[in-house]
Amino acid sequence: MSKKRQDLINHAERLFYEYGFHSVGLKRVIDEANVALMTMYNHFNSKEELILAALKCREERYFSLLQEVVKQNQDSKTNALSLAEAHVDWIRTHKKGCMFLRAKEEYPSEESDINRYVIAHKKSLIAFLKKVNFNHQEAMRLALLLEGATSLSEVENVEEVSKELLCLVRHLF
Amino acid sequence: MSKKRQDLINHAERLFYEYGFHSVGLKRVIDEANVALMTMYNHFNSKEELILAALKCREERYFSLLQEVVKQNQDSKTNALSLAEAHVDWIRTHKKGCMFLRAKEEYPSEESDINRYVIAHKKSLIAFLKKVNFNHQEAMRLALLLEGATSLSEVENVEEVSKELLCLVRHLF
DNA sequence: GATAATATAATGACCATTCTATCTAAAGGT
DNA sequence: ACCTTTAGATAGAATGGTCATTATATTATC
Repeated sequence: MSKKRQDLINHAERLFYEYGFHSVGLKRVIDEANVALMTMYNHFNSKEELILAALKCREERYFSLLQEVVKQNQDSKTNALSLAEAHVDWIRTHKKGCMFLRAKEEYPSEESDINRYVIAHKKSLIAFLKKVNFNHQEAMRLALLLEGATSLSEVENVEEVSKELLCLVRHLF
Repeated sequence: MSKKRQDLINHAERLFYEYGFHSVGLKRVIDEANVALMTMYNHFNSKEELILAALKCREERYFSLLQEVVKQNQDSKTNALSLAEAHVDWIRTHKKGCMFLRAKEEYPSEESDINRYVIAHKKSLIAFLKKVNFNHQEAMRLALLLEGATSLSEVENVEEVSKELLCLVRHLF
């Protein structure tokens, strides 16, 4: 993969998450990535495609984080706790909510590729949880707790929120 | 209060929630509210002030909803369940996340009045819960569950999410 | 006659996207 | 080593649109 392309994706992911998708212009992205405008349009056909690439990149990183901590042949409680701890590690450095939901909110049209991608991403998360021993209700329950921790960390102390999340998972699984 | 002013606030709240703050221009708001541009600037000094007024209006409606269902001298479990049910009623018609967090995400500068208002709003929610018998940990816990239900309802069936929320509250309080 | 609301247009800034033309650098063949 | 081809990257400007905000001047309404 081209270095310029990866630079664009990395800076796009950072800037869009920090300031929002409509607030950040392409000029800002290419300036911080040290890439010419035409180079960007050489790699991506539009701003929306760049956003999609940034989301894809983020999705891989997040799912890798979760994948690493789940072990086969482990009871539900242990896996749930490991996943919650991994998620806590994630939100410690990502206190501005879920980038995927934010993308869906800024591109609410059901025709939008971005909107569709976000829905697929969340379905993937549920599917991943089901592949790791959880039944449907447990998967939804854990997803609800993780999303709640993500949102609450936007306004409350993230360490306190994390402790509460882990406490909840211990009680419930 | 002026009818035109209230029309502006109502349509602003609806449009900003549906499509996002930066995506919706003032032209769209005043057209749908049937108000002239200068009338809008007569009532509000800027777009950000209109947004603040819309958030204030929404906050009052949401807190009224919660206020109505909590009764004094009731045990924690009953109050927690009533609040969760009230919140479920809310998200049934508001499946695009928390408008306050979305505002904070689109106006991330800590100098922004909008950002400050959202933080104050969430502090108010916690404070409200504490005034209704909940200790600090219970308030944080309930807030986490409510935020989780709000987020998850953006991508999963809201009735299913609601059932799970109520189930969780029954287990935990 | 005062107050509120209107329509219209101007301002200046920013936006995504496209076009043009130049430049660099590596690759391949002789 | 030298030349040529090719692809990728560059700068800069143009297009056409939208945006928030301000100014001006006119119309209702009470």
